[in-house]
Amino acid sequence: MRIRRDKRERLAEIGMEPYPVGVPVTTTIQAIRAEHGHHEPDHSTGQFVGIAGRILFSRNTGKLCFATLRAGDGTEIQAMLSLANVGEEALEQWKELVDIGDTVFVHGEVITSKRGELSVMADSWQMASKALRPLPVAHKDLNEETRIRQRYVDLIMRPEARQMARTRMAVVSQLRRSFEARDYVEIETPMLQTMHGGAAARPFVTTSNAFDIELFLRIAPELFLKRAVVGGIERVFEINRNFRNEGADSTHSPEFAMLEFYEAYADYRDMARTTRELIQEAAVAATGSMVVTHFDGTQLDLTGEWDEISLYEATSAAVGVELTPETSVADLRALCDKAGVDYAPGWIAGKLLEELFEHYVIPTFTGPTFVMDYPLDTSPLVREHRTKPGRVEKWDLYVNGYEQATGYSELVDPVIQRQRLVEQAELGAKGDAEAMKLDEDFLRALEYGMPPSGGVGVGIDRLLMSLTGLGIRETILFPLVKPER
RNA sequence: GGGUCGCUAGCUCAAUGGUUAGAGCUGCGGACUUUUAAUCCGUAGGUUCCGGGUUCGAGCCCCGGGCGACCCA
Repeated sequence: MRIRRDKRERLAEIGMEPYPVGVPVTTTIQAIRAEHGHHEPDHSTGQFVGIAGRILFSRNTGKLCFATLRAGDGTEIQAMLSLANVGEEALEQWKELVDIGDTVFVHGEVITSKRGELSVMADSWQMASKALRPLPVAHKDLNEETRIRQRYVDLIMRPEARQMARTRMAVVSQLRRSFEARDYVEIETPMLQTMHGGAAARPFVTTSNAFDIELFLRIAPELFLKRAVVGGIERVFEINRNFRNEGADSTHSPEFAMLEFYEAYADYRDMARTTRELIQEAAVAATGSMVVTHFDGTQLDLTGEWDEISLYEATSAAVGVELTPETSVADLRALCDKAGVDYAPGWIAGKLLEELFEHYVIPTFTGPTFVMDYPLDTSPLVREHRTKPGRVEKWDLYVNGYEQATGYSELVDPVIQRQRLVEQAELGAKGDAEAMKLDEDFLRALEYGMPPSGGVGVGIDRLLMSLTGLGIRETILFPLVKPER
């Protein structure tokens, strides 16, 4: 650092700005590669360009220097500085003052070297931005903590990190196009809420000084999007951040991006089809194919129709006993004991069944799978199944072994919805911190009449995990980390 | 919340409780006009995450704390 600081001073002494307001670039490295990527070795194009890039490698010989320059899009080109072309002074200054990590400007002719490397043979050079800190060694992976804490360094060093930022945009913009093509309206609903709802999770709590009230960061936008449907926005979606005051691991982050969408006159099967199409369209936009190749080479096939299984039937088959909504808590506990599945004393039947399902059935999934028809008691916002009592019209979509999306035929009957939320409030009174609260304004909205509707939530970060094979802390550019020291 | 593992030079990693904590790359000085992680010669670089303890002696053992990873809940 100290030495590089001195070099910064030296640059000013010789009349070269270490941080100029701009440099006269005439083209991009990518454009040069596209136009001249095919030449034979030792070829001169006669074309003169000005380019800028960060130095990744440099190889200095006595009278000829080489440097690998990279642009922000990851494309690279070699810069060559020879005594004959830049003169003694400029060459000496280059060798003295330029380090790996600096961003430099080079003007010169596009050529290929004797070894065939596409290069710019400089006639002049200029500092574009002096790096005071050295880059890490390029040939070894940075440890994960540094990659996350200093993502800027990770982005410089690792193509996957750069690609992720672009993949996220490709996915999100394709989702918006897909919704636009289906006549959906995008809206934004409150992040700061006076009452949290729409999911089972603990919220972050804050206070409004002006109103002198407690506010919650939203755990889901669901109840507001439904208010919008009541109001006549019959196809509505939102892509935005949710916050849940829970632990972080390879599939959970305290703040995460969520897509929710609702469609009047659709049911959960319609929504499953739309969800599949949206994800397939996003996969093509992000990776070029519905058969997605991860960075580690494994493939995920998203083509065609996806598997669909029944929660109760699949779990029954796995445990060898017919399970129904009437199966007792005692029987389910016995099955959990037998399987070595731990459970808490207060867990209701539906929760125990879902644990058994996760233990036995999820590991058997081979591709994207819709799991159909969940227990009524764990799903307070879903309508009861039209033909299967004790169950609700809900699916969860699993990809790569984790929950990727969930879809409902929405509960729109205000009287039943009130009963369900009252039951939740009673669970909350018993100490379940994740139980839902009774949102009177939401119930009032339902009382004006909400059309029969389907609704879906899709985790955007998890969708990116599916499409890249990377962990959630790679899909989020700047994930929450505990402060250093 | 529980368990396991890790934290040593700018980076990636070594180092039976025992001499002055090492190596590669990076850096610095020198040589070199076609290199691709250039090469060759020389050289510098340390609060071993923090705080206690045991010991003649601690990077290593013990206790507490911090940060992270993985597994489990």
